[in-house]
Amino acid sequence: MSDRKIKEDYTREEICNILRSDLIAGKFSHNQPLREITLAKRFGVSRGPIRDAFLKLTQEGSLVYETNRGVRVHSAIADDERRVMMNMRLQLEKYCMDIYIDQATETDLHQLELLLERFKAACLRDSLPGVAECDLSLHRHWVARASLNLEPIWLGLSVRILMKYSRLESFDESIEEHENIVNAILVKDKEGASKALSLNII
Amino acid sequence: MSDRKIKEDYTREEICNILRSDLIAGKFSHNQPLREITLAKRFGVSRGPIRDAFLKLTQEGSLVYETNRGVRVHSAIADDERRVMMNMRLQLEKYCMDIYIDQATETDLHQLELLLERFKAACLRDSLPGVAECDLSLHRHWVARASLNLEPIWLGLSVRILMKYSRLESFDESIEEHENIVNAILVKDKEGASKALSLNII
DNA sequence: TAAATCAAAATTGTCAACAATTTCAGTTTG
DNA sequence: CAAACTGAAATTGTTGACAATTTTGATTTA
Repeated sequence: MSDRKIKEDYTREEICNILRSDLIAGKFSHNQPLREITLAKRFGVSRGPIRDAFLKLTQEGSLVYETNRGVRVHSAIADDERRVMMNMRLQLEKYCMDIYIDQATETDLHQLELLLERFKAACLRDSLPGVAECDLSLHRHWVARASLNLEPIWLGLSVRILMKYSRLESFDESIEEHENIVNAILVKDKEGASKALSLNII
Repeated sequence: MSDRKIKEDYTREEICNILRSDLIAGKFSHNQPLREITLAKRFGVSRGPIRDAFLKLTQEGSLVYETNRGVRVHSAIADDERRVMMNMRLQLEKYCMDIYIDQATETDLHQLELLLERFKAACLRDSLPGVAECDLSLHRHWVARASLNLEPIWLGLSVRILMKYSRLESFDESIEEHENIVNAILVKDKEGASKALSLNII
């Protein structure tokens, strides 16, 4: 009832999302340890929710956990590994894209356009954390709608891939690539969407 | 110093592994909720470590989490999804197999033979939880040695796949398939290992 | 009888305190 | 001087208590 929620109280889910986009944006350096107490203070919660977030991010692969020694930022993946992960991700997203195009409701498609707009805005603002987050949200949209089972696997792949290369991308190209994907979806062109995806997920 | 560890104290890692193999073995039914307190009593720990294990298994995809409502066993995956996951898993394991064959030390290979023996023994004992766990350990061996980065992704795929089909396998066939894989590895036959893998991961 | 209501029970979410372990600086020892 | 030792500080691991939420089951009401 009371709407005095001006001062937000972070849930572990929100904390996890914020840390993930920080990680993707490269706000922490590789192998840097993250301390429970430090982040607990930053978010104004106790260590419990922070530990929860650490566990989740560890499982996703952006953090490394060692017993009694806490977590640290994962070191960069090798080019070979990246190639394998890219292939897996592409395979997965193509499968989801087909299903999404068949099943997407009007509401879904409206949501899709909204996410594309947000992505473009972030690119123009040139803020890396924002771009990374919006890119993830956009792709996540069609993956999650198509298969809740594949979503966590997709997330693990994408986060690790983005962590390595997010610093290098040209935003202009990226906007065009994503517009092509979304346009193909809107006219239900499976073939076109698949090709546009292949170009975007190198 | 004192070695009176007859009565084991479970770590969250051990709890997680035990629950995982229970899940794969189908000890819980789909959509069945798992209660923190129940399992805390079973393992003789407080709710904290159980929550940790739940979070990890949720991220791996074998449990589903809902806010304020706890976790429940994930429903079975569809055949289509299974096919995609199988392809991804195969792609991943083939990549790891190549690296493993190049890099494996004498100790590694000895460990490999040991894991194969354990797997065969479990098959002959005909205990499903044991077979599932040994199967997972064997494959995990070459994946983990080849790439710590790919391991969590591989685990998520494998658990979900095994959860659906572990009830149907013929153990005799399975033994032969795994022997073929290991033998190819031991003579450093990449081609052969890859083919044997393809036959095992349908 | 069937739907709505409400209190009690069960369950999850969060926290602060304490135990166990690791890290680090200073000291000793060869 | 370098290596080994030692104790204090920092950090993670676990627990029990309490708050918030959901579920359950009995009672009321139309």
